[in-house]
Amino acid sequence: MLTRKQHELLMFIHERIKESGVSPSFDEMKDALDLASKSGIHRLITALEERGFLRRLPHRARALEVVKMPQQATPAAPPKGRGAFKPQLVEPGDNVPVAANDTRDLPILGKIAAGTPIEAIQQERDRMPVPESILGAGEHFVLEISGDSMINAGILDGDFVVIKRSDAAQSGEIVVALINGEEATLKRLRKKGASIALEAANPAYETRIFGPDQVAVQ
Amino acid sequence: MLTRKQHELLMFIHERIKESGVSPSFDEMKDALDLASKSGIHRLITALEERGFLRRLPHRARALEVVKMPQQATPAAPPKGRGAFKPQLVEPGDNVPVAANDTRDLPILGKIAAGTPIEAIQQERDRMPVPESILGAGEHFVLEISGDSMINAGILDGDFVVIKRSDAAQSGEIVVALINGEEATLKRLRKKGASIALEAANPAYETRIFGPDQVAVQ
DNA sequence: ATTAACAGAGAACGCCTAGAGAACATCCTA
DNA sequence: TAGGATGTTCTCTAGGCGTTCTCTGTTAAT
Repeated sequence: MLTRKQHELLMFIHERIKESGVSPSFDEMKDALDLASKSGIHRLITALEERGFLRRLPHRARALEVVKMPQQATPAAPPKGRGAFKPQLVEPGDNVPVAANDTRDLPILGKIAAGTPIEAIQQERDRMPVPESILGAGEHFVLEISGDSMINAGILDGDFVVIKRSDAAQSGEIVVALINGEEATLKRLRKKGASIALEAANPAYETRIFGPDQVAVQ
Repeated sequence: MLTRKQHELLMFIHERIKESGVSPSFDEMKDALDLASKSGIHRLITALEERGFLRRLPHRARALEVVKMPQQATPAAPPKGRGAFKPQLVEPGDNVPVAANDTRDLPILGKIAAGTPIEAIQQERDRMPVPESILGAGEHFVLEISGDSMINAGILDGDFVVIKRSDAAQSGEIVVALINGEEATLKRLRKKGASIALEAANPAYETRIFGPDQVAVQ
């Protein structure tokens, strides 16, 4: 499925993400593969993406995600960082074409939106089966979305999102944030110096900025 | 099922991929099988692909993938009736078929967008498990979305959509429409009298109106 | 609001390798 | 002995990859 170079690059990216949690930049990759220019890297990335091994956010720096590894080579743990963390849509189906037949029953903890008190999302309301293939390691749960504040990220009113429980997040990731200990909301996280911005994916909503101790990531 | 040579080649490819993660080139295979020319390999590969053991990206170097391995121990006649043998990525030791739990493996038939020729979405490219819970009765398949014309319906570029095969649709439903027998596209359907409007869920795209015989719902 | 620095996108050129496929010769088994 | 599996030779075209340059989008600094 892969050529030597493609394989080499994929391994390098995978290593880097595993070690540092961040995908390497084009320049770093070009050095690693001993090339003189980034554009060769660009081509390799495109090929890897075409073959379904990588996923990339266009025009975003270091926005690579290893989707699968070559057959039985290194069954390494699923990628950390922005990859496994992104909430995935269940509705029209938004996940990765990896073959695996297992499902896990995840608890649906409730609805979430700006203003929802945290207590409302604590207890199990129902369960739904989710294919293992869209889950990484770790503990996951499901929330139903209320409101349209993330509409431009493809998250609509009534959708169910699969969320991985974690206590750290990187800038740019979509997180469930707990504000001042009471208000739970799903927003995109941006760190600006010491403060934290929570921005909605809908121009009708404003970005709100908080001090570092006001926000807790779930 | 396989001839001696085909079996030999399949084993070799499998070995190579397992060891190096890179599939061998035609030249390497020809050396391994002690042939004088690549074109014999070409024929064998084609045969293996036909029989469903290999998957290949046409016109791409080293783009081979072993889809399944021959079942060694079948002293009696191989069971024929199990046509739905799932091609799955073969993990090291695991070769367990029969996933009788609550997912169904649906074929991914390709990408779809305005302008995609229908031929491009005819053959199975991969499979993905989908929980029964989001499927109804009937035949389903999966398409990958290319383009952002349905962005306001929560269907983004790169998403996978689960589609139920049907030949009738109601106004307001989102359908895969075949226009003039060649162009396949995912749009919201509106019937206006005798004519049919296909509207995108993105203000940047125009609604197109067709006569009733120009559009076929898939 | 501008600007500067950086990263990614991608066109273009050239070289070499790789895959596709036609044509024809064996060889073996039903 | 016919047809299928194989071997072989050759040709044609496209892909893979290294390189240089240019352009554009993102982000942080002024």
